[in-house]
Amino acid sequence: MPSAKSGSARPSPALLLALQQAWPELAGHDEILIRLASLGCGHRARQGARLLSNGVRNQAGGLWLLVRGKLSLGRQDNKGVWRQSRALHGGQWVDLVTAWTQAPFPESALALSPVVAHEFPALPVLDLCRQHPALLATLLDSLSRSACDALESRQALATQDFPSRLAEWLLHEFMLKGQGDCLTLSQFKRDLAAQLGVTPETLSRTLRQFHEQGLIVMKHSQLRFPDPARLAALSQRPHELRSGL
Amino acid sequence: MPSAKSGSARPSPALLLALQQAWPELAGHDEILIRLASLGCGHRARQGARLLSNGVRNQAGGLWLLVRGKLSLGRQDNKGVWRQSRALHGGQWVDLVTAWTQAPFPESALALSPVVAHEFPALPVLDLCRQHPALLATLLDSLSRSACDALESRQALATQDFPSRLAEWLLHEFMLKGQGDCLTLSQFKRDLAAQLGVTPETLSRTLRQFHEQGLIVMKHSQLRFPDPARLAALSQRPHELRSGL
DNA sequence: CGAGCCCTTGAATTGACTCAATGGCCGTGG
DNA sequence: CCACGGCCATTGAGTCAATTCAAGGGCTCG
Repeated sequence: MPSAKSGSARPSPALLLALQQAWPELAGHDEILIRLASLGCGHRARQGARLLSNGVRNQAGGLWLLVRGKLSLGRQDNKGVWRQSRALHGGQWVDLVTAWTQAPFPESALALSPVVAHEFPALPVLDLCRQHPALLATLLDSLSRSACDALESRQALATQDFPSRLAEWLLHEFMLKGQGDCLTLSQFKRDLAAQLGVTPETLSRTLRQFHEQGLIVMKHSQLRFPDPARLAALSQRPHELRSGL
Repeated sequence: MPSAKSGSARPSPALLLALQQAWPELAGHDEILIRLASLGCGHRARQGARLLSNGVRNQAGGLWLLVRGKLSLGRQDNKGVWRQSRALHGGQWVDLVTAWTQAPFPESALALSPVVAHEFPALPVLDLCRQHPALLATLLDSLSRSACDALESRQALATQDFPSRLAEWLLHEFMLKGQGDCLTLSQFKRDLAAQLGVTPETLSRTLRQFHEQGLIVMKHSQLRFPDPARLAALSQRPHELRSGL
């Protein structure tokens, strides 16, 4: 039950900042961002609260932007256990999708910390899009990207074994967030495992295998990649177990 | 290597029909459809040809509509075997996504029959969207829907066992295409299995289990559902094997 | 009639899971 | 300062769902 604040004439700097982070493509277009930020209303939620509920149609849903705090996207499985599919922090879109379609959003959002989110109503955003092609292009880009990501990860889940998927994820994450030759995991391994669709035990064992084969060097949540090429090969080809090498 | 025909002033009836099927939401708006249909160009491809290749960026890609023929969407796994993720027929969108983003389309399209497709270039479509809110709304709806579908199926793959997924798929398909109390499978079971992320053997065995438990009646590719409620329960809860019931 | 394809069935294998126990890290409070 | 509890991560042993491999049934078409 998040509380709502009505929209104000002068948008908050925090909201503007979050928008800039979420849509860096609109860097030059401050006017669009400011007009966007004056739409809709903010929501606050306590730690542990639900922002969206999968399946439930919140009528007249809009675009949800996470302004501050941490969110876990996922759903409860049939035993009631929370299964995270990814984690979000401030400056990322929570949901660009429910605004445009009747289809129920397939995931829920759980607040991992006190959270400030902003909801942009669909129709005014649509109007703004018609006036500003750059905004429309950015929106389409974001939507398409999320569709691609979901397809990609669905495909990977269906056809690749876990070592391959993990290798791929590690390299991808390293490209995005790596510092020098070192990658620091920003979440619990438990959550990473859920994201990749396995149990924490399996993740742990597979990381150890990689370590034993000299593919990674692991110290707590710090990872190094001495041999990215071999890791990349592994993400293509299924993982034949060559423990003695 | 599909051959291209340049766009003509008078759009072909087949193209218009396909557009109407793909976007039934635009039923009343013949003007939009006609203007849309006058954009872009048609492509023909022989059976066995590739229309899109995953990963490869076809520069300036547009929106691809399947006008006539059958397409298999999927990709080759690491052994070179084709793994279909879904099948398309005339009047369905092949790709609404690559036009808007740099992200590579995660799947390829393989022609299962001689195929006629139409490519709508991104920029003119964008212009048309700005003039016609209904078109924009429809486009956003389709994009959002495909993102939702992909997320949903990714989630199902990660968390539900196969009997649950199959039960859910059967019921869903029955809602969409069922005639009376009977559903006719429109594709090879082999392909259905691939779509659901299992081998044909597993699909066959699971269908037999359902049959033995009185959940379905199966005669070749004709299915009947004597007890939809129990099937629905199964799609929620994991499948405890009660063979003698 | 035989070849080819799709589907089914069985037996053996395996990748990932569950369950249970242990090890490390940290904050709290005696 | 150390003892304790709590939480996350790791490890091992046993289990199970789904796969692979191999063989056969049924259908269609030349």
